[in-house]
Amino acid sequence: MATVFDVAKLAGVSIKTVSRVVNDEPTVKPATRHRVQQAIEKLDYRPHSGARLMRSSKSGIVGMISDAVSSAVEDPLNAGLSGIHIVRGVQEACREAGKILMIADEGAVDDQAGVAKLLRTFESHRVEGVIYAAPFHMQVALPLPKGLPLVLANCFDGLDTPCVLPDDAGGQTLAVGHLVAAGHRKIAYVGLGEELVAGRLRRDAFRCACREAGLSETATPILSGFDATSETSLDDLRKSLARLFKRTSPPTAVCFGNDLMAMRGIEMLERMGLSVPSDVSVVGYDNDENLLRYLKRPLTTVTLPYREMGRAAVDTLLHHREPTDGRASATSQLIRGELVERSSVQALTPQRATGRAT
Amino acid sequence: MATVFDVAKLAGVSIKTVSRVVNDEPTVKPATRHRVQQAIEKLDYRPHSGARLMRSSKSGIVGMISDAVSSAVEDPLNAGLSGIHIVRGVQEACREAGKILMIADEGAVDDQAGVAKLLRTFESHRVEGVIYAAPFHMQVALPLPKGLPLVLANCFDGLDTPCVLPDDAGGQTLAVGHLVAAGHRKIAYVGLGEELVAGRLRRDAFRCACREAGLSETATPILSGFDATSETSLDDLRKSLARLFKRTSPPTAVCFGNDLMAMRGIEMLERMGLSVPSDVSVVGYDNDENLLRYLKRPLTTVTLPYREMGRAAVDTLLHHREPTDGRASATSQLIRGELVERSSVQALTPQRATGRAT
DNA sequence: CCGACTAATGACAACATTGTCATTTTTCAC
DNA sequence: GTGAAAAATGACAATGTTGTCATTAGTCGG
Repeated sequence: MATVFDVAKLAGVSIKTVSRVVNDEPTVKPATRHRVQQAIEKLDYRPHSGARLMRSSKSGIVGMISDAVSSAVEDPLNAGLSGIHIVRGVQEACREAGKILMIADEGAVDDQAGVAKLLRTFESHRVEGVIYAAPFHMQVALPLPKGLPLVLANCFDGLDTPCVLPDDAGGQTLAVGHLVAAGHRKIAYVGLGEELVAGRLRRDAFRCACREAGLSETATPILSGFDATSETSLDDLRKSLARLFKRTSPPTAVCFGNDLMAMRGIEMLERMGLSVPSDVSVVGYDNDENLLRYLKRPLTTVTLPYREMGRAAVDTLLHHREPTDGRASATSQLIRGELVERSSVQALTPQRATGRAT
Repeated sequence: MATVFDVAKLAGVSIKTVSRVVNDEPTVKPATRHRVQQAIEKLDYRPHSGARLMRSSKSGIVGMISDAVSSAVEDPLNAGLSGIHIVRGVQEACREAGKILMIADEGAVDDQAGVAKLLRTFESHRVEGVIYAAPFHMQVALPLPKGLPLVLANCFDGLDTPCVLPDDAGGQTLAVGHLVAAGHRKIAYVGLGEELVAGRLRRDAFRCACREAGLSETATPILSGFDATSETSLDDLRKSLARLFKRTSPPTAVCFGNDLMAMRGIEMLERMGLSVPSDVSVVGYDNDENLLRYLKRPLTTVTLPYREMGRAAVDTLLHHREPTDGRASATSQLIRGELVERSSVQALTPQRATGRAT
């Protein structure tokens, strides 16, 4: 393949001038520039990124560790497309910043040794930074790269590693606010497992938002610990819902832990003779479009801002203020999802709000 | 960051010996090797891939152009996850071959100038080859890279560029064979648009397979040109199906052009009072798991071997026999999908096969 | 038309590694 | 213990680019 020397000879200039043309430096006469470009064209010259990297030590490459693709293929039911959306956000932001993205998808993102190996590869390629994306909001324990900026997306490590997280609390507050604004005073919460970060955050935010809205704890019962992908857990859910709606004063709305659970829950409610939203309003969480497109009744829900998180992660990585100030800066960045109003929530008229015959 | 010189000094050897240890060359005394490894460890040395590339001109990188991620996010309904599966196959094969994968997802894979630019970037990085993956079986017109092997996946260019394609004809033949084996003698084909490569191939294969099974053309009516994502086309489909099943001797089975159309078609058939599979057997195509998981009646279908295509593309790329023989070799490689038997096909008992009251 | 300044270009080193070939060390049969 | 062969190691060039600094060409006010 042609080199600067070949181009220089053909264009009748020095190699340095070729370099200048290639790098768009201003101090080249238009005529010279044109001659060099012609030569480049004719010789199909491509700058050698390796040689380039040696001098400038700016690779223009961003590394990313994610199991998005592998889990979308291997485990489509559970994993969903969250990771894909994060990857997309990262791609977009990299493109806008003129960076090349190198994705390492080894399937096993939770394997310390595996991640360490990937980081070593990235270090060899002198990437400008690494983004590590988790499939759902979680705490991770990663081997930290030595001389390489690392940003976590959808996860945190409890240390000072910068991270970008979904604002689960803010989102849940939005959901409660929406129901309260619609006149609901008796709202149940049917949540995820307590072992999930998102489960805990959303439940706490629900409780807090209800208290701030002046709703009593008895009017806002909290059921949690369900897993909508487990049959036994769904049985529990069915029983719990039945008990809940046999109360003398049943809730007029339910916040579900996520869209899948909302979908299952709605099926159960309808089988109990309740219709959504005329008898019960329902709000989900995640805005899992892939799931929602198959629902007959469009679900009001809160988005999980995966794409934005990906973008924010790149932004943090590339414009990261160097930790020169010494003190621990706010390394954790929350991205707020938004409420998507569809038709599973009905505004309560005053008399309906008072109570409803069983 | 540490270099070979630093490591050599610390270990008390020459830089060449360090290089030997790093590259796992056999002619290093175990004791020496150990000392060098200690030094590498202590200094956190990472070989500089750029410098390496300059000498060896083996980058170990494979480039891929695909809009899989962007279209999974931007257009999940139409695009589906086909591209993701191809990417996954490519990832797997690269990993097994010890290659690093660099994915360029610019969204606009059908833009000549855009692709040319991506190829230039890949050339700069001295990738060992490029895989171009299309979202569905189609013909493409790409700018050909000069000194770079290119393999097309899920598409072809009509020139000699090696490509890996789904065996649509073979798959459709499998589907017909399955129905015939189940005793069906009157099989309708409801196909995709004729402008689609897959549409033409599958339709022709259907016709051919029916003829070979000894079924008359009147017993195997072919309706095609439908698009299951268009409302107006779905109306046409509804009318066509109604006409088809008003015949005095209606089909006992239907081959649909893809799973989505099968899904829509089944809804229509059921609304016409026919049940699947007791009144009509149905076979789809694609094995779109993402779609099929929401179906009540598991659909018998033919897989589109995306993942295998990705793997095959890498294989072709890396082990490509150089075109030294001169003559045009078989550059097109068909990957056969398999029939997935679920419960939308019912074997016909002899008396049922004869005819069915309207 | 001159000097002083600026714009344009070039010569050469440096970057971190591996390939080539030379040199040193070790092994082993006698 | 010796010599020859084999194993281990090292010296040095070469790779393709950009940064530094020097040099040449061009511009402009007087």
